[in-house]
Amino acid sequence: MAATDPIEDLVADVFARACTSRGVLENVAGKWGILALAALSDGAYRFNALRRRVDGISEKMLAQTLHALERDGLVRRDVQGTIPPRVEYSLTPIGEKISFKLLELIELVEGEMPEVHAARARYDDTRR
Amino acid sequence: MAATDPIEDLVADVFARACTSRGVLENVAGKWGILALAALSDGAYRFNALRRRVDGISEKMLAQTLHALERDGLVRRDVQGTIPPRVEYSLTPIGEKISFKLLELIELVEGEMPEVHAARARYDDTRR
DNA sequence: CCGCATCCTAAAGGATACTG
DNA sequence: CAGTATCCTTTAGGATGCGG
Repeated sequence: MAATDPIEDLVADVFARACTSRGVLENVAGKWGILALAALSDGAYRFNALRRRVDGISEKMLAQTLHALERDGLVRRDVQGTIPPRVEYSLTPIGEKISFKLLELIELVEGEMPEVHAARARYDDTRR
Repeated sequence: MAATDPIEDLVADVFARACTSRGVLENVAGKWGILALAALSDGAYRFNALRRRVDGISEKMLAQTLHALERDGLVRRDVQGTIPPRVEYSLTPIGEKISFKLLELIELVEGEMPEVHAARARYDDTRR
């Protein structure tokens, strides 16, 4: 391992089992984290509005996802002590940076979907 | 939903439950997919070499991950019919594009790790 | 060396019901 | 409205053993 490439140096430790950034990546890029952060990129959401936006997520998973992201400092939780309660979720500056990168990833993947579908058809074809 | 923002248009459907790109995103950005693609960014790997590189992954999960990525057209599988068998995995052009974006994400997250750790300490502190 | 197949355990995730 | 708690089902994932 020469490690003269600057990008290599930064990325190297993520391959180590015990690397703590793996856990953050799972929160951020996992099934629900990526969608929650992407949704919050267009502004603050209340709990149930966010739940409607991220179609298919259960109440439990949304709460769990938001807690993890709040703990990591990517999402801010603002509670107005009114009745009925009003809780707003929004991105922190770090959350915004990561969310923006995730949007780029989503955009990239969506742009390649025709090729992906073609590849899948080819793959499924050759072994049927 | 006005949908006049160009980035919004591209991203919108990922929030729909039935969107097929969600599945691709899970393969790509999931716990193991992100590491496999990132590892392959520095060239072709044989199965067991890749397994050593992605520390902690089991044989089963690596095989499963590589199959999914191969089916999606992101990873190419080259078999040399020698004995013992020699199988090399490498990125397709689309795989390279996505891998590069993932490396940027990893780099970004790793750069924010000090802040993330601080946020976690604060969070855990206030509720103990 | 590559990599299925099987079995089994642990964790993710959904549905429902209930509280401030 | 914004959750928490519980139960239950499904899936992820590790270990092991065999075959090409």
